[in-house]
Amino acid sequence: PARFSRGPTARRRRKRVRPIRCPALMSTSTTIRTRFAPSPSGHLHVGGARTALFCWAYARQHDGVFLLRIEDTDQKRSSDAASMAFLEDLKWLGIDWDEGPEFEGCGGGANGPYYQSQRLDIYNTYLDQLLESGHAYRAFETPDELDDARRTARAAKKNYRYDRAALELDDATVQAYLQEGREYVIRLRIPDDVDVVIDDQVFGEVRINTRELDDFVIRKRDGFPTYHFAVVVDDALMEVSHVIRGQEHLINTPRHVLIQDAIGFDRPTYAHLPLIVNPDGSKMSKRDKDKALRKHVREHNITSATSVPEDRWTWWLESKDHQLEFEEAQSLARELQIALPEINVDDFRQTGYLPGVLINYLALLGWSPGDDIETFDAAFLIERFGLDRVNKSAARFDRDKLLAFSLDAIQALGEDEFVPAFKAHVQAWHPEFLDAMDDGSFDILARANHGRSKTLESTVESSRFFIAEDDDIEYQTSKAVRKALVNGEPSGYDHLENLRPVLADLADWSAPSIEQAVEQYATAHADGKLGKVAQPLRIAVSGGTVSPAIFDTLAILGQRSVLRRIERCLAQRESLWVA
RNA sequence: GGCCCCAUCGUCUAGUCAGGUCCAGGACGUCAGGUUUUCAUCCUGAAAACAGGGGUUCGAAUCCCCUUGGGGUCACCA
Repeated sequence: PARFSRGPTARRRRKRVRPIRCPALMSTSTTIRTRFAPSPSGHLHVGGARTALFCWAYARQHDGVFLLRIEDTDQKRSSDAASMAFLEDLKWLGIDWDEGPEFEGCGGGANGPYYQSQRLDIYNTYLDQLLESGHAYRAFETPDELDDARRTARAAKKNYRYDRAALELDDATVQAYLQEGREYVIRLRIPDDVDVVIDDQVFGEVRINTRELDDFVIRKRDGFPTYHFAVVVDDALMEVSHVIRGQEHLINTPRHVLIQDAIGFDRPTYAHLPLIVNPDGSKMSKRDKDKALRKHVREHNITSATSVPEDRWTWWLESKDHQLEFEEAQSLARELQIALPEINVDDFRQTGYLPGVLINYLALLGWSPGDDIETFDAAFLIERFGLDRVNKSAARFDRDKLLAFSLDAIQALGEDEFVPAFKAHVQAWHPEFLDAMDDGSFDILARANHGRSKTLESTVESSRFFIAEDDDIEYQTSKAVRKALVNGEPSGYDHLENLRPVLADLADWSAPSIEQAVEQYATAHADGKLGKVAQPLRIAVSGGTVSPAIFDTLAILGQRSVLRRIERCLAQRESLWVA
């Protein structure tokens, strides 16, 4: 059967060129300006981190500007838990910003202020203009009234839309209400029955009819603008050319376009990013930590905790909407000895992931370079990133794959890079290691773990026995331990008995020297089988069957501790196996 | 429920826009071997997907329609 070849040139790797659809971009060579606009609610979560990463990479690729804006128009939220910890997180990831809040050499800029709460005058100017032109109007319904209306609609299985009652109010009535001091919101008057067409760089053309929308609120009764209004005004004034954000905003975009049209702003180019979800497909959010805690508490019938005051505890259990504060959750998790799911960038930092690993993995969630390259750095991302290669479907966050990336990255590090990185992590989160160990031992510990570390933190955890008191080592009684210690003739215990004086007489306590002595012993007394003596030694000093290479392990521990632990292990020879 | 969006191995994805190079490629995970003083690493190999149904076409993972499934959103939160 004939195949229709189009010749070798036509078969060349296809070019991914998409027509530029935004008219504004065709006319001039405006600089690319992207922005990341978080609300100040603590640490950056991975979804936000990826959005920031893509915005940043896109701006850097085009020698454009990446700016940061703080969306703090919710007075309730901003007042109690306002935290700018995400600035730290961005920095740690290596994401810098040209304009925005000033922090460690980043920020500043001529388009500020970059806090929305400081831009109220600006919003009010446009609000007045809209009121004046009839594009917006005051509405006096109370939140309770609206809630009732919504409930009624819901009960009747109808979709609620604001009924525009306030639009019917004549000027005199409005003036009278204002005189009385009635509180009001401002709503945008949207056009009837028109299709709003969004030309999204990722999702393509999205069309929504204004019948599906209603006259939404653009200024709240507290005088603050709603998100929709502030975002549009700021993006326009800050000359943002590309709005790159999460998919949850795709459906908001028609509202934004309507505001732009009412004021007369140009449209930026829009690109919405697919969601990042949990392995089970549920939305990945900060609430997952709370959920994990609740689940544990319920399953184990825990009725109180010392780390959470009783009134807080009761309040927390009252409703799923009552969330523990970040610190409370952390300390409760510590108390209950459960690991909270990593959600925030800072969680991954604490777990000992390298920032480059997180960047690399996150970049692959919803985007790929198109060939089989999976391991890359930020420079590669900046070079290759493109909105046209962003996927449309939600991506599940797979910790196993992240872990594999982490292992690869750690292995790829030179020892002269790994040791200081590990040391910095230990210093930050587990300084007790540095107190308990001299520099030489710590250095051997780091090197001995280099090739087998999945994360910096996992290495710390598996290294606990190194800094334990000699007399605190607990010996496991698993099958594997029994086999290594008890079985055989001579048994592991016998070998330990014989090896103790050999090690005690060793003048040079270094790994090679220990190795020589033990190997000599193994050749003479264990048919040259190192495993016969290495395992008992390992158990004697660590309590279990897992450790770094045995000679490194012994060298790190030091002669005195090793001898002491062997003695203790032998002392328990009879008592340990009574059962 | 209305509206909007999405759909390739268990997972992340390549391939889809310009149909034939695809009995579908890579990675993680899984399984089976091997190396190793333990664990891990490392090496080799295997199983594993075009959601279903209709079209269009000489030819469909790729284009169209329907169904199904999943997600987003319906606040004076952002």
